[in-house]
Amino acid sequence: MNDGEYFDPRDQFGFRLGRLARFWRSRLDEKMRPHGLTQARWVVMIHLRRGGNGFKQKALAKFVGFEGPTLVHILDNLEKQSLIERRQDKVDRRGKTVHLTDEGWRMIEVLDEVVAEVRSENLAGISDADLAHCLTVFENIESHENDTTG
Amino acid sequence: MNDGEYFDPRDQFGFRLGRLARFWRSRLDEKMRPHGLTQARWVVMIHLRRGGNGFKQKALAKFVGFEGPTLVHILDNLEKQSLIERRQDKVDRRGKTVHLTDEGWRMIEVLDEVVAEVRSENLAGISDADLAHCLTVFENIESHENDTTG
DNA sequence: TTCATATTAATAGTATGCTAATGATTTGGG
DNA sequence: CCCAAATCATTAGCATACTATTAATATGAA
Repeated sequence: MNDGEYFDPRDQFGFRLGRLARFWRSRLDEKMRPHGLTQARWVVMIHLRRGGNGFKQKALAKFVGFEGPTLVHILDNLEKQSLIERRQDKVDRRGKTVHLTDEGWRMIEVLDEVVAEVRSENLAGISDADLAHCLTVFENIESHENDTTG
Repeated sequence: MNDGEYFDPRDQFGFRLGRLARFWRSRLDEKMRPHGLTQARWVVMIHLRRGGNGFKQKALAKFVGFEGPTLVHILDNLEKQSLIERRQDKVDRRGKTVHLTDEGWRMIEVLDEVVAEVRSENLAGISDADLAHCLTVFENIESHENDTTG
């Protein structure tokens, strides 16, 4: 494969990004399966915890980076598992707010350990500086969103 | 949001990786939609071109980084579009080999331009060195695959 | 006030991506 | 040869993830 061929990092980046994301998710899903959870559901729960309970769905979707209909699915599943609940917004009857249940809070603590384990495995031997560098690059790429001036 | 809070890059990495991958795909899918294609299908075609036609499905799946059943879906779609064809392997009757059609070859050249455009937009202002650094980190993470010794 | 416009969550429909199981075939040990 | 085990592609079934559309409600200009 590597017989003198030259690989342009610009050519490789998109594919390698996608492949690593699949790898990461599959590792996380594998460890979360015994708890009946997945990466996507956990990410939503984590953002509820971080951002304070009672997000409106729209705001939560934006915070997590999902489109509305994707979040609807995830919330449906989390609600079936009694980990979150939707409440009618008091002010705007179109809106619903999302809340972790007691069971949800307990689950999230269990998952903290699972996630920490996966992280330490996946990131073994990689420095904080390297990761911070990556995050800076990620941020730069995302900042090009809808920038049609160039 | 950023009121003195400290963000550990190790905590952020997984989520940010996934979010960027979704962003990248959505940009690519958007530009490919007029041609009736998607990132996943294009990735398969690109690997057929790069690796030489006539891959067995199993080998192609491994090369691209998909599981078998995922590749089956993608190939079904590409075959419906007459961009690839499956042929019975002459040696092993269990296996099938995958080939780009003439139409496939033409399409891939069109897509080259689309992809180049998306890449240059997404990666504007980011140096080769930064990207290469990211790719090295990606490689290190993937190399931890199934490493249960630590 | 009223009606066009916008916004919110949900639904419909499709594609990607996975694990588990299946059917056909090959391989390898006895 | 024969049969158990492995391998290849597929199917079944599910969970993400998207765009386009819809129903209910809110908003804002005339």
